[in-house]
Amino acid sequence: MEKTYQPQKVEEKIYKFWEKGGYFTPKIIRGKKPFTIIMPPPNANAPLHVGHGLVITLQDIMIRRHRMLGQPTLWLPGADHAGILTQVTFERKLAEKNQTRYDLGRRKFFAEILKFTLANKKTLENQIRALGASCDWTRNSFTLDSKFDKPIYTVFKKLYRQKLIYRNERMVNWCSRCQTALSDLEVEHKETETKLWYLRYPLKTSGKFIVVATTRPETMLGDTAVAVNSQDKRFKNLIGKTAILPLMNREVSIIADQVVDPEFGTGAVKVTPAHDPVDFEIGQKHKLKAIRVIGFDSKMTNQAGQYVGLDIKLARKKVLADLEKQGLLEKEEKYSHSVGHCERCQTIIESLISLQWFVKIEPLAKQAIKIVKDKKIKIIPARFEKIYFNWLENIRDWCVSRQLWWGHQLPVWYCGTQNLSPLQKQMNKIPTQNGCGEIIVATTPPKKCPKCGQTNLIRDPDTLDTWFSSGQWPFNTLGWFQKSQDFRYFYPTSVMETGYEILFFWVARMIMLGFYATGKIPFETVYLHGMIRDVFGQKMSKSRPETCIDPIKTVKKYGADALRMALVMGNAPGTDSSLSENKIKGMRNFANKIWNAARFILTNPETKNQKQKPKSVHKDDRWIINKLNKTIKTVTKNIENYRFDLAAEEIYQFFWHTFCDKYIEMSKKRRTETQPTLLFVLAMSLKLLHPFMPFITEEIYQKLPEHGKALIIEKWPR
RNA sequence: GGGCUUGUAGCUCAGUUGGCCAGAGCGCCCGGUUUACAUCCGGAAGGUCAGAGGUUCAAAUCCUCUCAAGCCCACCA
Repeated sequence: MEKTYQPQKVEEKIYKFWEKGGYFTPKIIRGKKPFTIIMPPPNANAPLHVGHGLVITLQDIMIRRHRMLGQPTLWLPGADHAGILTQVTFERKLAEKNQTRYDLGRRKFFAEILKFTLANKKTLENQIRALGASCDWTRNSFTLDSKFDKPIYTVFKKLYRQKLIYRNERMVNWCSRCQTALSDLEVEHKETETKLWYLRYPLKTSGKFIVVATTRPETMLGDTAVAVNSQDKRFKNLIGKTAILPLMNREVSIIADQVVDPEFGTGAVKVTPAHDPVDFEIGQKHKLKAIRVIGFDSKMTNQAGQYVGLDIKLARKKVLADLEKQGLLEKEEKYSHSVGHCERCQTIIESLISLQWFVKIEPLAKQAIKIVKDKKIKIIPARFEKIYFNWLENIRDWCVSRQLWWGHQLPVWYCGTQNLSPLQKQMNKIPTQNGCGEIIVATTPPKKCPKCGQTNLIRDPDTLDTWFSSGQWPFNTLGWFQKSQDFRYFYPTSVMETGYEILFFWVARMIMLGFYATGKIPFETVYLHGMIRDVFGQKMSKSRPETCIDPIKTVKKYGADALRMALVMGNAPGTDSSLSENKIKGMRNFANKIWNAARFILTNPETKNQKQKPKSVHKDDRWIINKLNKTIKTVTKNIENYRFDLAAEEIYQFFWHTFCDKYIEMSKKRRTETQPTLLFVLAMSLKLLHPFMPFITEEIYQKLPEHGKALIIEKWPR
């Protein structure tokens, strides 16, 4: 044995040994309860970051331990096409060449992203291997595998038939950069310093004004009312009167509505039903016209009169200047409020009216609440249950259509183009075509219109929100639709281990869609981990390479075992933790410690060929065995309680400071006599350590004088 | 506006239902070429447990308030 442990010489060899041995593929044994984790598929648009390292580590700990308990254990790997994120990533690459998706056209654009994604996916898979993940590659899946199309469309169709999916013209979040609608979750609200402008709207009958306060003066061009609170005495006799909208010279009526807060601004609010969610609802209630003055390109439309073609910022400047000229700008105040930004590209979100597909979410949400309330699914740490309930209780319908090209196209066909929105026609260059107007939702392309027989049907060009399909990941990867043996045996899965930041995006949707589609919960336990931060407690970012830890470089330098141990130590469930190179070094030293303890025990010439059972009569021997047993208990308990951090710490302490520092030192005086105990404690320690540090433990295990086929399938100590 | 989390040694964190002089790793300082390991060993220093008040025989741990840091949700014109 070498003087120091060299993971570079060991890890690849050991991984091949496991993979060749078929240890990652479970044998289905009827009557035996399996343990299953579906790996959250990493996004196939970039290499792994250190957060993935944590995912792999935590899941592999659970998986390896359950395998050692003798359960049929499945860990199913995969990769995610990651809809909007990948499209944005790829569009940035195109932008470097001064190209847009429209230059390539839909078909070519899709093909190019697919090429890019599949290449990345290959890299990802090798990186997952490098981290030691004992996942079953024979079941490896990709979200865009064609075998998933039909199941996903089947769920869509079922929802549509039960009126849980509908198409409507509503206010949506619009990203003018991505050129798509977004769900509420995809909008990031950021506190922004801006101004509150007070605008005077002249009254029709008197020479007076009604003053409204706004952060979006340019939208005034689309105002169709002024609203006040019905209880507000100041405006009592103005309700029902008419004001003249400046610049546009349009008559707008003064209406009363409870949503208006008399305390805010002047107590009077301009109403722009086409460009503000609250105003949209006021507009619906009061049957106001919605005049669209801002287009999908975030430029003023021809409804904006002389301001047509200006972008929002410029229009704002000009509107304010023009109002000022007419003495209609009363004042401006500094004001700070939160403004929505696109989660993926940080563009400011516009609220626009658009024809989109929505999931009627309330019935699904209620079921999802019940499941957790009834303890059918347990969320760890428990405090996230509250957060989960709160979100589901206040949920609004989910916009699932995207005007993207990368993803699952909607399984919807139209007879005639009259069903397409002008936007859809324009974006996809679809020529006008007549038809009877039938809407067909089908899992495979229909040959003809069932109503009028027309054969030339037009498919809805939109794609599904990526989370609509990934919400179906647990049951689709197991072959629910094909009624496969895997599905019958491994579903519901055991644990869903993922980051708390996707509790709403993903976990809640998996629970809703999983139960809706299969009638069963998708998993029994949700374990949420926190974010890995750098030494300064900042989010790691490639823009700060000094503190940003690349998992793969780290594996090459210090070994996967060291990285895994550094990631799991001090990482409490649901809590952010920090990682530094120093910590990894410390764990590399620990690996070396294990190596050298083994070297001491296994290469002693005095004890060669000696075969003895441990007698444990000497007090030192009894002492270490006693300590070992305590450690086994604590480590087991902590793993069962999902406190992998404490389990790791326990075994670290035991091995280094109890076994090495104390017992091995004591044993030197009675070297021959202690050999059986040394071997025994070493072997047991390797088993306890294996889920955390699989490579070095397997390597040493193979050097033990007596050993089974592989440590990976050894029995967990009791 | 609603909610959540965190605040313990220079740094990263343990401290599970309140109970042994408050712990570990890293760092720092002192001493060690003990043939498993200098990626090591032995030893030392270092804390008003954010602050204030309360409950208790007993509080880092429970309650109230304050301060600080961070996060999430929300139709804050």
